Amino acid sequence: MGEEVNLTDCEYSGGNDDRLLWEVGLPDVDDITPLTLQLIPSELAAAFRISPELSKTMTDVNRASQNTFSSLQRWHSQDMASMNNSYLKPFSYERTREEAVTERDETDLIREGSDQRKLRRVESGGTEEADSSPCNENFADDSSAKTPKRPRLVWTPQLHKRFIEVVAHLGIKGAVPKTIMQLMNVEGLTRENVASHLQKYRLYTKRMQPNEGPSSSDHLFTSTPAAESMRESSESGHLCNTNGHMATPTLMPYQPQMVPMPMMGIPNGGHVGMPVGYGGGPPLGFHHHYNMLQKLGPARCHLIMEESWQIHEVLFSGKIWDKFELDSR
DNA sequence: GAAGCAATAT
DNA sequence: TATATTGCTT
Repeated sequence: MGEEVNLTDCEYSGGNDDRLLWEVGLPDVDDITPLTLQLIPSELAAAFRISPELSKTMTDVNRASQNTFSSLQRWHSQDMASMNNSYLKPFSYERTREEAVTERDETDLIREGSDQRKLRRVESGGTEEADSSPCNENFADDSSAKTPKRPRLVWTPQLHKRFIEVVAHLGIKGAVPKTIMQLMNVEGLTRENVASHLQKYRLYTKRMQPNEGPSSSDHLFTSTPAAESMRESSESGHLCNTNGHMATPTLMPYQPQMVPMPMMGIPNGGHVGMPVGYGGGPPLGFHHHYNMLQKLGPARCHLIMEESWQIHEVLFSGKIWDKFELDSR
């Protein structure tokens, strides 16, 4: 596929030059293998006993593209919705990239925290005999009603951002797991998840007390607004302003390097000083990206998106999506 | 029951 | 290394 990306070649050069890394790193339209093409020759597949791929028709490709489009659009609108400072709007962390990779039964993700704890106790206490086998550690056998172990939560930038917002909003006194969980309003998020994250977060803020710099493991929380506000509040003792209300959380963008995400040289995901995935206007190189997507068409765009997370970022941050959707109809 | 914390497990 | 779990105290 395309040339190996050289990071040093791809840094944003500033000024009016809107060439961005991913333009350099992306293959040309002609370099892209159509999805309709079989990637493994039949001889090779036979030699390695690989069951032959079902050949994809254009219908398959188009369907897959549409699925990707619609899921991305859903995802995009969720991100946009979460931008509106609405703590109470539902937010599905399941739709993150990590979740797409480790996606499991969604019904398992919406158990309430206390239920999960009860369930865990049942699993470890009430059915000890069944659990004595390591094979049963994570998954129940088909005959029982037990559900698979809940997949580990990944604190994505979006999720962490919401956590930060809520904690900053609640202040140091009110920021307790249950309240945070409720205000975050994230489907599937448990009190335990929040408590664990909060515990770690507090350790970080403690370490960030004066005279103590962050340790090497603190990158997750570095420069978060809540870290600032927690520090300030712990110094001043409260987060209330003079009229007795909670101080408005300073929703400063947190640094995207908190959670490693490949940005391929696009500064902060395309916007200096903006969080990953949130746009403050067309990103640099917008028109070129847009034209390129138009040239590619949905099928090929789909292929790229399967392989390039960075393009997701560009699409979202640049709000290219809506325009592209309209024009491609 | 919930929170907070430390230790430990995964 | 990040997150979950556990056990204990408050």
